[in-house]
Amino acid sequence: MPITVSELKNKGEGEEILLNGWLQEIRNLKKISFLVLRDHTGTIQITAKPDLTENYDSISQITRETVLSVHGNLTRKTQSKSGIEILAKSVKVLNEAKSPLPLGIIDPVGADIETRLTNRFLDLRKPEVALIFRTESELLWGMREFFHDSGFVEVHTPKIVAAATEGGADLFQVQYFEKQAFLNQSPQLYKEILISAGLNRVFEVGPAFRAEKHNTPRHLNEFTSIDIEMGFADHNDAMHMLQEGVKSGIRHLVSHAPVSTAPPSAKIQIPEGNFPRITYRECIKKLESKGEKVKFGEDFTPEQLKLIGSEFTSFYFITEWPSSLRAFYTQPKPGDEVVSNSFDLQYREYEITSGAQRVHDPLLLEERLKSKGLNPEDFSFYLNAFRYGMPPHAGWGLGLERLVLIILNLQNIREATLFPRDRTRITP
RNA sequence: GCCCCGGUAGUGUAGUGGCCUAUCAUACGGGCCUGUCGAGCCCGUGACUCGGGUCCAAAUCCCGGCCGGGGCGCCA
Repeated sequence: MPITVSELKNKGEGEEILLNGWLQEIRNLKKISFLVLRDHTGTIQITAKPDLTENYDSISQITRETVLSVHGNLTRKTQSKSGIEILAKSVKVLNEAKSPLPLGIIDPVGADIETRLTNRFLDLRKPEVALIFRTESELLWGMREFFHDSGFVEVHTPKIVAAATEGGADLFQVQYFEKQAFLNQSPQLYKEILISAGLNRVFEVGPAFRAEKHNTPRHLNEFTSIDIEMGFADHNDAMHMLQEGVKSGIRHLVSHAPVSTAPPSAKIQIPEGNFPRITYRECIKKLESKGEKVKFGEDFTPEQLKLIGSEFTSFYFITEWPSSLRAFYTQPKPGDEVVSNSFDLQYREYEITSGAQRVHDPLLLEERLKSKGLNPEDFSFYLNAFRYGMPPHAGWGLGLERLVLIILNLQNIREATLFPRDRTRITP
């Protein structure tokens, strides 16, 4: 039975070992060869000698990244730096790799992000790259567990839809037989319908599509959105769930550190206590004191968000955004309706999450649609759910790749996406 | 949608009109070497994104295409 590299530590001196993996590097001397074999758990040195290894002469011809099956004996009586190696009895080629490689796995030269993405299958063989996605998996697992334990139902809503979720343009059009359809930019409307349906608490992890022609290190045209919606709840309840959900995800990630010699997760701080909150108006005052000019009703520029973010060491909320800046379904703040019961979760200049208490009164909702220049008739499938008993509710949507980006301190969101869809890329 | 920048061996780079028969590293091929582990040493192969233009002369300047990176706007 083949074992993994990480399982070698449990094996004794001289034990027979069968290992499968990729040939990461090979050093040939005249009468001895050293092969470094890599699998998904790590690397190990294989030593081949003429009097020990079958077909010794053919070994020097094996190309890097060829898939091998190695049979031999473990030894710790070695000068190898790792203190452990396999003395090979046979080295079998399962599938040869072409040479030269379009992208080096361990070469001491860099590669452009473009080269890396075009050859993503090779790029992902680098343990530090694979680690990004192992990290994402653990983070998401922790969040899922938290929402499940908090009574949320995981749901899956349609991605091919008839109406623009938030009324804006910038949707991808889809020819749906005889009809015109779109790729959904957010599960927002469907989450709310499910609140009317009485599921009470729902969450969804799924793709969201934006046909915006941005070209930045923090935008994708297809990203993974974690969304929740809660019945009989307001924006404060939603913020609490967000804060605890993020903390649970990071806690799970740190305690289930993906296998690696030096996981960056070891350095990740689990946020403590409540995330600080600052209102939109307080942000304006803060910016004015730093010499910035901001008009009420304008969004902050990336430069301004950097200034605000520099005041916080970790996650923080910006609350009470102007109603004019938020989507039509956002509940205005009672008694101060120019602002809303809304919030963004921020980390430095990055917006991670956008959320709010939602409008639940169908008359107000129609009015808000109209005031945003939208036609309520286009939203009748949605408005109907509000006319027969819709609870007050709140929720949010979180960009998973952005959360991974800030947790691992990556420079480009494409790094946190296996196969990114950006302004120009639709392959691989 | 507006704006800026870039494209040189498999990979990453140097090179701003003649000194380019194009630099260096890495990778790749060959040679020496029973213990390498960023192996070392020697030899070798390998590139100016495409099309047009200017000029005695273009990797280098101009125009266009294609491809890419980034800023703004918008957003997760």
